[in-house]
Amino acid sequence: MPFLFDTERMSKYHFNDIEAKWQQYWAKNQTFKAENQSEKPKYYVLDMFPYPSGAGLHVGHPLGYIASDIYARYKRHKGFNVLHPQGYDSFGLPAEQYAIQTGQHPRKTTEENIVRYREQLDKIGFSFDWSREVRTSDPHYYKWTQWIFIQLFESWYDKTDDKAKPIVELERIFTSEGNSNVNAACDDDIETFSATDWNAFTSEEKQRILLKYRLTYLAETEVNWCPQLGTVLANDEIVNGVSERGGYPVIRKKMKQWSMRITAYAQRLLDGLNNIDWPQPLKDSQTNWIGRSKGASVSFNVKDSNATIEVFTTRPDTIFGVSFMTLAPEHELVNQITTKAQLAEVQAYVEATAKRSERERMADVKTISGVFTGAYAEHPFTGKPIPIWIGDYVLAGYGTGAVMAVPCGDQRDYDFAKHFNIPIPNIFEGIDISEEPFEDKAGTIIANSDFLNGLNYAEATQKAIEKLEEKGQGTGKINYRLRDAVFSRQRYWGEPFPVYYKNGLPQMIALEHLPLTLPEVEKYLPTEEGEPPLGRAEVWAWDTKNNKVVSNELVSPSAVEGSEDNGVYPLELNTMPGWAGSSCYMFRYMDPSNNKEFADVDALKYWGNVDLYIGGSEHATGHLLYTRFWTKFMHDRGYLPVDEPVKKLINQGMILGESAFVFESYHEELQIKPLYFSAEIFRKTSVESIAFQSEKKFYSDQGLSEEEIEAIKYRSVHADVSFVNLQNELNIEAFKNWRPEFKDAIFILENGKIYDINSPFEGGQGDVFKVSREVEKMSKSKYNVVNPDDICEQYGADTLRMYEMFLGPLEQAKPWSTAGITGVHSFLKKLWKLYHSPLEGGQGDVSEFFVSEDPANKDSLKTLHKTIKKVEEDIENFSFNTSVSTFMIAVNELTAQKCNSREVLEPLAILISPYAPHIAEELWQKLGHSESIATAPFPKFEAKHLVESSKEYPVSFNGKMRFKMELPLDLTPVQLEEAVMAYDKTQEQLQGRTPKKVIVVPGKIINIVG
RNA sequence: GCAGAAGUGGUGGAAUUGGUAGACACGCUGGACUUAAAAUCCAGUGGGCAGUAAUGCUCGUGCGGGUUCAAGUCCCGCCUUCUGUACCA
Repeated sequence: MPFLFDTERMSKYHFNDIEAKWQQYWAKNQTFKAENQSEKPKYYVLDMFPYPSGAGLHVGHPLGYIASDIYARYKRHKGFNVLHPQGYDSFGLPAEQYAIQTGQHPRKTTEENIVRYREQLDKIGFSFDWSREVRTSDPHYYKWTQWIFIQLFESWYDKTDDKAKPIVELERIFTSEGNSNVNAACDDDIETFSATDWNAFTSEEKQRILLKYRLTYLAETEVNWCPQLGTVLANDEIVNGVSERGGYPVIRKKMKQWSMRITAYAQRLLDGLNNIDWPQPLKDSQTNWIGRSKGASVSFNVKDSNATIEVFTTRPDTIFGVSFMTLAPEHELVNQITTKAQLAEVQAYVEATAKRSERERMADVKTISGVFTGAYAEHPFTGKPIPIWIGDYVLAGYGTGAVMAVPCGDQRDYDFAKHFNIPIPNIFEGIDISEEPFEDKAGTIIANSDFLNGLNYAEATQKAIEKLEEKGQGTGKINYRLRDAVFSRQRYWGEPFPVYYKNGLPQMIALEHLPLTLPEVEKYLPTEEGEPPLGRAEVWAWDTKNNKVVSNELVSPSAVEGSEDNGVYPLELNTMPGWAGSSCYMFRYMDPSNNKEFADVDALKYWGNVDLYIGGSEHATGHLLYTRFWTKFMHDRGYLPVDEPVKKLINQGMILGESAFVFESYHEELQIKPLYFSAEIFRKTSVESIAFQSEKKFYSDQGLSEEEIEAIKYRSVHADVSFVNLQNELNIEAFKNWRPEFKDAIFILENGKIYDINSPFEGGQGDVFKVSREVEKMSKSKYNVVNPDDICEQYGADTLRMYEMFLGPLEQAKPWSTAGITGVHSFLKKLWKLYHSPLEGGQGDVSEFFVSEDPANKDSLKTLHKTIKKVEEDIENFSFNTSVSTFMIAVNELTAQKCNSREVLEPLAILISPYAPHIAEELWQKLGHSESIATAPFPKFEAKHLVESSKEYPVSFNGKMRFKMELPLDLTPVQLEEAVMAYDKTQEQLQGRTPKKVIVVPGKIINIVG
């Protein structure tokens, strides 16, 4: 009966059909394509673009995308020209590691993963402008990453004007006046030269000097080397002394590396934080990362030597408390100053420290170690000899790698002094330092300190710096913890540097010959000689005559043999790090297909900065710092009109998964480790039925009565640890097939016994597996990943979108649970029903679409306008969870009012469209519109519909609400008081007493104090 | 150690400037419809005490104080959890 079938299709909420229909419509009509010119005001909403991993999306990924999509759609309704692009951060380690294992080209896996990501994203109904998609691994894109690198190479930082400038200007200055007046951010080993000197230098000498000034430079630097990954890591890629990816140990090693002179921007990166609307915790972590500290630089002369030791201290006021100095074991002066007598001991210590990994060194902060060098420094004021030690509590990477130790005022110096019996002079008046140092800056007066006696911290600090400057042995200084960022990675799957080497000096490839595309290699591993994977490429040399990549065999042998130069030079073998491609991508979206320049000036001007950026807080000190750095640089050089990339930033909280594990023990040592299972394994039969059944048995065996067990039930079902009889739920054979690595496993049972998986299960008292559940990050290895596709399939994208918002505040971390999803889904069904006439007699189903043209009644208009007001406020405050409840209330009320008026239902569809766009489009079409709902104007709130003539006043006695009383709103406080006092319930409460005081807050509350 | 955020029913979470604590939803209990299940709909649901009942009283926002007519919200002192960071001189 086709007729009935049609009616059925028309009336029921077939979300799968509706969603597919509108997703196709949006794609076909390019509904969300943003134009670079418009009469409308602009608004730029951006998500942090994903790395397309092989695992696909889990329900945690879309959380931020949903929020930003709601905001983008809202802004379109509000009349803005919205830029809401999406792309892929598609260079990265996982694809490369997969390539190493399988030989599959990372490009191939990356592309496959992108296809999968796109499918998953499309199913959720995002309003992305896909015509602007970027991929960092696409040569058309990384051409511009290479170009930015070249701009950095061609720039230096003028500290006087506080901005980056072209390096040719610096050359001009050198030619005319040398470098003595140049105030630049540069390497610290530059000698002064005059214009005459400069002009006499060879071209190579000039290039070597310029390299020390460039914003990206090549230098021998101590780096974090991860042998297992075969690459260096940046500080923010190391967590707890091991690599962030993989958790491998990291050691320190000297290597020739490209670095970015981000330290030149330290102060501006700090200052800029005041002008952007970012979460305070995130600003705080950037502030800490930059780590500005104010103090002094002091130089100590080494006795019987012409060497001087530079130190940085935040406490120049304690200079008379110095009783020794400590150098980092890696300090360059160690070899020079160590006496013969101490040489063996010092060398042994230096070697031992070098062998220790970063992790080991961090792990035992408590152990105090060090060696005396035999050398002494001279105190700048007293001239007294100060023994020079080396110790690994001093870090080579911070300050100058040397400290003046003031044991009375610093815990570490104090501990060191105590340990090695070094004297601890006291320079604080009235402070006992026999047990512990005095680290408080304020709160005491300096003593035993010559000209500093009697001064407090601030005065002494100032005075000490003055005197040091007089003597020429020190100066006030601001030090930053921020280090220059190492920019080379020994990997294959990253941007190649547009660099070739002529006589060992780096040369840039001109823009018109870019992109320099990744060469093909057979294997993605480092070479046997320890070169990066690009060292395996056979065609990887630059022909400067024809400007193209040619075979390595053609490389000019001139450098080694002095034969004729044929103009072919080796190319750089390192690739750029992960953050290279993501540091300026937000601007490339503005004009993504431009092949002539990074982006059109007018487009850059029109879109300005990102108005709203949503992403995880884990990028606080990585991506978000680097992108600010590059933006400021690009701004300095005139390539960008703005000097901050992002105005407002929101960190979405992580969605966590619930993992479940039983306890497995090792055969040999009976050590316990958790073995993760899919939480679903334990859910198939409900926790209630199985878990509690076995638990019930457990308790009844303990002699508890039925009633007592019932009382426990609630607690135990929701407790973190519940007992699940695996035998009832899990087929052991099936399990062994699923996880063959556990075919001989031994498990710990709840009663402490052990169970060998290959022996028969007895099922005696307490013989149940102990299962623990924990809420943690979703991860494949913990079997707690929930896939959004399944949710879309079962409930639809609109439900997924609303439910993710309904879970709680956006910024908060929250566990994923499907428990509440039916509530949101049935809300959408109720919404659907509101636009359909009820079926005669039937309770659930609806018949045809039906809206009335009659004016809406007062109550319905009130509901509508209340909803408009609240939803608008909520979206503006990014409080998406509360607006979902507002919608629920509205639909519940309108259903109760039997409202079917277009006057209400049409604006309601627009209100809900940012959250549930598919159902909104469908209803909008049924309402008779031929255009998409996407740009329908947002309903206007009219206060007149909310005007009330009376209010149900809560009446409190001594602050406790006792009853409510309906009273007109236009009464004066005196009239209100009279009315309340005349009410018999009031008298009943007072029981004849006279109230001391009556507080009347019109429109709010009445409180009677008695 | 330092910095930041947060502690509210069985659960997720609401609560403008201090002004009805627990919105909305899940779960649970009971009921309607059904051969049955699912779906749907209706009612109830913070704890305790009293009452046949409507209802009333009382305790309740991590703990202890304070300010106020009135405190989840403000102030002081603790405790716990989470996140970030860590020999930074």
